[in-house]
Order: sequence, then C-alpha cells, then structure tokens
Amino acid sequence: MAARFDASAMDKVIGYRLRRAQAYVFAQFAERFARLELRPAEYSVLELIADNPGCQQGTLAAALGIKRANFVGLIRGLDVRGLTARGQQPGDKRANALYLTPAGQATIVEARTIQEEFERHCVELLGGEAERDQLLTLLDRLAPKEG
Amino acid sequence: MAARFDASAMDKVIGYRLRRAQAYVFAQFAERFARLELRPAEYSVLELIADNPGCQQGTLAAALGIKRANFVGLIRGLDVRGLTARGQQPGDKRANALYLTPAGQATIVEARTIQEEFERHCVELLGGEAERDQLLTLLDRLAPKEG
DNA sequence: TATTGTTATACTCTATAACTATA
DNA sequence: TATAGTTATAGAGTATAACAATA
Repeated sequence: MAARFDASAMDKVIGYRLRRAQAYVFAQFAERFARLELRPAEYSVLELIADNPGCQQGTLAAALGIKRANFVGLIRGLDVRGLTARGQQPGDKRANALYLTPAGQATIVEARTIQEEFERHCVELLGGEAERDQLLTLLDRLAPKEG
Repeated sequence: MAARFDASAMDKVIGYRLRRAQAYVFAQFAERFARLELRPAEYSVLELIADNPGCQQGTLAAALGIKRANFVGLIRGLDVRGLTARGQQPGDKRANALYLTPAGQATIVEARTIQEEFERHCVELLGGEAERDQLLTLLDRLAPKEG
C-alpha cells in the first residue's frame, strides 16, 4: 500500500464534491441527449415554455438563473432550429411571448421520456426515492431558492 | 395566489438542482476568497501540492479532473504569483515536480482557515455533520470516484 | 425614468490536436 | 513507440455596459 498521492483533503470539501458530481451528471445527460442535440439549458427552456406557453422571455430567463443578455443567443438557437417561436406579449410591445412550435412540442415529449429514464437511473444509484428527496432537501438547505 | 409562472418541473431534476446548488456555493466561495484572489481550482491545487510536495504535475491534474493542457495555464499563474515552483522529477526529465514556495505555504495556511470556516457555515446550513456526511454519501453514489 | 430585448465584449472553463523532449 | 508537458485553438458558460423601442 504505497501511498503515492493523497487527494483526501478535497474529499470533504462540499463545494468541490458538488462540482465533481454535477459535472459527472451533466456528462451523462449529454450522452443521453446527444441524439436530440439538446444541452441541459436548452432542455430546461423547452420544459418551462411547455409548462408556461406565452410566458415572458425575461421571466423565464430569471427563473433559470440565466442573464437576459445570455438568454438571447439561447432562445435564438432554439428558434432557428424551429423548436420555439417568439410572439408578442399582449399589452407590452417590448416583451416577447415564448411558445413551442409543433416540432418543439414533439421534441419536449421525447426529451421528457429520456429525462424521466435518466432520473430513474439516478434515483436507483442514490438508493431510492427517499434518498433522492433527502438529496434535494440538503441541496435546498445549502442553496435556498431565492438566495 | 395567481400562478403566474410555474417553474416546478425543474425542481425535481437532480442535475439541474446540483447545478444551481454548485453555482451558489461557488459564488459564496468566491466572496470569501476574494481577498486571497484564489479561485476554487487554484485553492484545490495549492491544497494538494501542500499534501503532496514534489508530486508530478500530471498526477495532480488527473486527481482534480483537469486536463493536462488546461492545467498548464493554471499552474503557470500560481508560479508567476510566486505561490508554487516547478522542479525536476528525479529519474524523469520530462516530468515536473510541484512545490509550494514559502509564500504559497503562507497562502494555503490562510486559505485553509477561510475554507474551514466556510465549511462550518455549510454544515450549519445543512443541519449538522450527519447531514453533511449524508450529502457526501449521496453525491458519491451519484458520481463514483473513478467513474 | 425604468424596463425589455438586444448587441458587443471579455473572461473563465473545458475539449482536441499537434508539437518537443524525453523515456 | 509511448508519455509529460506544452502550445494553439475552439466551444460553451457567464459577466457587464450600452443601445433602441416601449412603458
């Protein structure tokens, strides 16, 4: 047992462990979503537009913690691919109202199937639904929703 | 209770929640380490060199999950600031042996103090040491060390 | 005046290919 | 030949400042 390299100091650092775990989970996500060519942020945008058709662009960006300026390129990419459409918000000509196109609706249906399977896989790794809930509870304590 | 925007779909997505929590914790880290001008990766490098003086550059990079090519600029930055030094590995003229300079040792001592205080803060948020251990256990199940 | 979407820009992090000097 | 460090480069993600149209 020749102790060649001791990396144990970082093993107890919560931020470091969060970073590594998040990177790993995102890499798995990327593999599963490669066929749909959807990145995590793109999936989240489609999902929230599906749940909030006609929602305001800035509201959606803020909900995801994405700066307005950075959201522009993201939504434009989805628009160009024909997955989303930007309409006018009734009563405010400045604001964009976001919608899924039929292609976008078909995509989110597929994406949800993949995501649900991935989520089941993660829950299995964690040891069950109780453990998943425990994880989410702890993450919430660490980083409260509006903090 | 006018339900204006429903972002609940993402609340149960483990990857998304990990991402948000990690970003939040890193932001807190940045605030606390602003005075030392150390980013998370830089702190982790100093810590592991302190624990493994003379260690090989590639070994350290691999332990942190950083690609060799990207590690070059990182270690050079610490070198230029006089915190680390690159010597020769005995028996292999290709490899670099990494050390902390006296300034680097002083910095890691300060950094550890800040980090330990931050960790105590996180443990308090989580609800105790048992909850911290539970979180790390769950993260490990999700993303095994060598996976 | 303030807000919405936008542009421009810069900085960090990450990924790949290719070079060099050693092994 | 294979490996360690390096260079160059490109792609994402994120941050700020400023602008036009609208409120």
